[in-house]
Amino acid sequence: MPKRENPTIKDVAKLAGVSIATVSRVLNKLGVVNPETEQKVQGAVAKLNYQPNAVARSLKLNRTRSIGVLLPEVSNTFFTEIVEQLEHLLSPKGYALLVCSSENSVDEEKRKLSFLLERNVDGLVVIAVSDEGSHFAEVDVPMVMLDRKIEGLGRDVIISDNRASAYEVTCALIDEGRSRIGFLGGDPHVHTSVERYRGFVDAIEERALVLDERFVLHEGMTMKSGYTLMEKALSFEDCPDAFFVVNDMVHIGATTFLMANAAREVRRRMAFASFDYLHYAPLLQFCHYAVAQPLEKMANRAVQLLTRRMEGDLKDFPSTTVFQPSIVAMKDREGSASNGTLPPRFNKEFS
Amino acid sequence: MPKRENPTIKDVAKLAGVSIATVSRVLNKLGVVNPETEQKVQGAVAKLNYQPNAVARSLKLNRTRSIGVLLPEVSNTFFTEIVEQLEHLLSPKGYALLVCSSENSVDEEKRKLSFLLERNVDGLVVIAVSDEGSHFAEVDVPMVMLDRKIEGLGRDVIISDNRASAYEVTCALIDEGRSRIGFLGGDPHVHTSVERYRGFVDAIEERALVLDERFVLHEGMTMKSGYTLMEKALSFEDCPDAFFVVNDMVHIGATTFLMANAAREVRRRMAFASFDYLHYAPLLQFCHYAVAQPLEKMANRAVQLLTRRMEGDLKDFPSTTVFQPSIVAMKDREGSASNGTLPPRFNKEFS
DNA sequence: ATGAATAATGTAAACGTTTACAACTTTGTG
DNA sequence: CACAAAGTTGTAAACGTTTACATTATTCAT
Repeated sequence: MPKRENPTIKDVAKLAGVSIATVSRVLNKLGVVNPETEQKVQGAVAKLNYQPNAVARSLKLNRTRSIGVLLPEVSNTFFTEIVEQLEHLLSPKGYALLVCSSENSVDEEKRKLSFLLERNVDGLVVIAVSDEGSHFAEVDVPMVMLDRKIEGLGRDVIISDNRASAYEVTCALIDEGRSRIGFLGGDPHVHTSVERYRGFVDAIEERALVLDERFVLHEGMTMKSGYTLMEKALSFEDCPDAFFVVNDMVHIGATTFLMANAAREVRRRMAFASFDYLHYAPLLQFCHYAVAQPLEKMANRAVQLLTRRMEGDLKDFPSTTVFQPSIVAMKDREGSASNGTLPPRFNKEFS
Repeated sequence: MPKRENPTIKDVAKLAGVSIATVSRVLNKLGVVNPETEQKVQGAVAKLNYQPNAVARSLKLNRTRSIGVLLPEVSNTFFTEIVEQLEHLLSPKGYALLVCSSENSVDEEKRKLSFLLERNVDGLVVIAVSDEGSHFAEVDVPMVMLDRKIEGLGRDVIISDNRASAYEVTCALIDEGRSRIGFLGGDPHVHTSVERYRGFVDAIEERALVLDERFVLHEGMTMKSGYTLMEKALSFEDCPDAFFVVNDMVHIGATTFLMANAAREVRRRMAFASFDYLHYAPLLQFCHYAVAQPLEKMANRAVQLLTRRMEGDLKDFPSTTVFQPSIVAMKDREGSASNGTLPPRFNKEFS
């Protein structure tokens, strides 16, 4: 389809026999117009199927009504649940979401950041790639950092209490009677990974358990990594029968390895506690405790802060909001899985 | 942060002691400029940290370099894998993605469509909510329909061969020796669901098996639906030990039910074949055969068609591209899961 | 030296809006 | 009836670019 010329406000004005100023006033309901004139204008608008040109308006008003969303990865359910919420909250307000992936690279993050700024986004929601975030310092539009905190950046931050929740689920494993617990972690430059490790250690120390270095394993936050780390752990005779797993992806990888390679006896006894409780959580058969982050609330808060800053009626210092996740007990699921243990959003429509 | 005034081309011109036309020429490498002048301009650009205003440029050029992406759901891995690809391909070309969710509602789809058109997107990638798509008829920008076809819309269409693949995996189940196979389906208004059902029936008929209506179950394409359909099927004494499952979501739901509620003997024998082979596929323990759609190729083709139409050098009639998915055999995974059976993108970084 | 051709730069209009201000019309008041 | 106030509409500038065209400066052949 060739790009047909759209009617402009001039066309409407001509057809209605008024000036463009009047048309604009009618459309924006600003100032007063004679009801009769309004009728004429509306008629012309309808006849021409006129839609105001958002670009021109943006230029004039210096406001694009678009929000940049910068994520490490697009195809990660944890992130996209957040994007979905953001979209749900912002689109009724007339905002469009410009979604950019930093592809887990700081360089790409920089590029995408300036790409978004060039496009004059009114605000930014950022899930940072790592703790290196100096490029965010000079951003001069309202911006909210979600899920991952970067130190020393004077910005609104919205996170979960990673440390406390990691502590809690580790304790839950201990309370189950597990005394040797391994750790399958992620990138030491990612805020969430670090905090969760701290929480894990908190629990181990508080309960005076030993922390066997052979089973404290760090790599990336990928499935691949979970797979190989689990393989490595299992290569030891005395592999623990419980692990704290830093997130979903590592969890899937580890579970995949176990399903395919571990002896029945090992599988029977294995217990995981981990972060994230997304739609495929019921499939994670070794998961006894999951940390469910309040994604809706977090997105809500992000939108609230962002819109208030954009409207300029929030001049306060940047705030840090820490949400308390809930812990989901999933053990003994055989024969007991009521809908109560199903993840949120279980009945959504899909492809 | 208050929105500080950005420097404009005028500021650059003044600082460099030239006219704005010259600055523009330098920036766009159009026409010829004296190397000396260019130096001055570049210097001024650097000193002011000038970035051209994309909105103004869009207005002048009547081209926004943004692509609208309209999906039924944002938080569905199948869709977001596609979005990720699109982003990866389009962002190097300078395009921004405006991601909109139609939230599985035709009305919302209409709203979001005109929202995107108002913003003068240069092109559209659409995964339609259902077969009712009259509102797409009058779209006057290049547009590609992905994954789901709508009849009678003169548009470029990119789909998988749903019918053939469904036929194939159903045959694979039959070849395994399964003679009674159930069907867990989705919405009859969704193209993919319908086509897959046809393929399933093709196989059943060709092999002269019987199609027991009690086990041909349709509902939504949700996990919830998979859960309840499986429950219903299992309530019969003579429930089949094999099912074709229309997609991932239904598959997860059904698996969840079985894991929690089915007798060991039932679980041991159960076999699924289904569409989609996404990152959590290894967790679907009853899955014997999965249809892996070539998402990268599909996204590639979409971008190719779209960009060529946008650049105007593709005036042909709309084309329909049908890709052949590959079939992944996943049975007997115990003890044999090499990385060969792991889904694509297994080693991606995540939260 | 002259004029034409070429190179380099500037001027100004245009893209489609919004809005301050001016201008005109109507109404109301004394 | 004059004049002010209120109501309604129009004019024109501005937002930050791009680009056709005009202008000026330079080079070169005659």
